[in-house]
Amino acid sequence: MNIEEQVAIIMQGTEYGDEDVKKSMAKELLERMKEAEAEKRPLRVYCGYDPTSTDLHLGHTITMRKLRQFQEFGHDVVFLIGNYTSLVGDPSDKDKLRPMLTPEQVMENARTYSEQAFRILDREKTQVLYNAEWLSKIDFAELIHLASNFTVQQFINRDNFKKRWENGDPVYLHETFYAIMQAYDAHHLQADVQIGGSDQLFNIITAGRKLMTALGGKPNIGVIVGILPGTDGVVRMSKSLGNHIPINSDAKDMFGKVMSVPDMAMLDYARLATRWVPDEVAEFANELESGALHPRDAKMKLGLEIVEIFYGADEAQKAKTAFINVFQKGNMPEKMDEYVVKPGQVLLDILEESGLVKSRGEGRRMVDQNAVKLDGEVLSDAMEELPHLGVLQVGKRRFVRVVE
RNA sequence: GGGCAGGUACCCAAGCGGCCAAAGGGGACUGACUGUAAAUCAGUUGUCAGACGACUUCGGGGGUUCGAAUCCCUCCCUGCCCA
Repeated sequence: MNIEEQVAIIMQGTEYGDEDVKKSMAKELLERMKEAEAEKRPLRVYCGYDPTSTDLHLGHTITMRKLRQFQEFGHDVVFLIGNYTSLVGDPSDKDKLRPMLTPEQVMENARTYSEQAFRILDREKTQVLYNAEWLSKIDFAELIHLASNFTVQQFINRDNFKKRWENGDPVYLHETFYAIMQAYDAHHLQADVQIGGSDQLFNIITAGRKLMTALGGKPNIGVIVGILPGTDGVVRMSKSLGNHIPINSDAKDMFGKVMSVPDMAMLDYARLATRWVPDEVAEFANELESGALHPRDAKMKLGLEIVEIFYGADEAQKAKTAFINVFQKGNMPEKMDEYVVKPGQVLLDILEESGLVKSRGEGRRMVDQNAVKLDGEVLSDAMEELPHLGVLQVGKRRFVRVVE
């Protein structure tokens, strides 16, 4: 594959919010790749991840996929864990202050991060680093020097700060350190390329490039990818919003979650969360547009691909079959938790103790709403014992097999 | 340091002595319809209690009152203006 083709693959799904920036980054990337080839050195590519929670989700995998692509093209990849930056909390993707985490929380979260990441990245070719290693050593004099490269105006003009400013919400001084810290990471790593979501535009392009230049190096090239919407199809995927697809979910669950994504978000998923090359994505879009592919089947194709990335073709196929079986045909899932009834327990007790509902109040409500079924038959009295053993179901997707 | 405006359930936001478990919206959940999509319609959304009712909740603590989210004191937190 020639370098032009490589660049095309890398640039798929990128979003700079400005065509000129995109063009110039693509051009710079091309030049840098050629330069590296001439010098027979690999590029140094990195992406930082703040361990703000224990689960990585599909949204995180977009940048990982980019890292992976670079690995496949023979470049060096740093998987940077922002254990120091997350002490501040990146204000970029929120219109609110992010809670500061304690070092203990951060390390706890970081522990499983890289392991999950290797589902996508090539372990052999990945260097895992923690930015506390260098950031914790910066003293105040250095910070002053770093900060003197930026103006307050640059920061308050950022959308997220501006919005809060206008709403009368607090913007804390320490939040402005985040961009400086990230920029310093890029400098310290002598990165050729930095990958990030479009919320990272300021941190990577504005702050990073400026600081790297100011400190006498070459600026990194930003590969800015689009933001994957969550299962609600609108807002960015995030665990705290509850619209995420964890990469630790099992194959069936993952498939189901992809199916629950609204149609309008399908193309985003195709572009960002699959391994498809630009031509394949274009074909998918065409089939969808022309109606050659039923939206439901399109989404299944998407689900199949995404699950396959993490679990392989067999498991993906099984997940799809199970999905069709349970949800399309309305059958029971093959595997479910079991609950052992105790003598004298009425329906409400069982619902609560088996964890099908969160409180007895909710249990009553579910029964009132005809949401509780035993082997497909609606149960309407919460205070009766079960007429027989069987599969107890609440709503569409909560099942427990009641046994003795 | 001074003045002013605020802190209400998952989020936004009304309420400003009893009729407040607290309007409205969002979100979430359930049902109908479907492609476990979206949209739409109907309902639910503190805990316990088979319906009566009880209990906990309106930044923290203390007080006034028969009775407080609502009044008073105090502390903490935020924004704006002034210094």
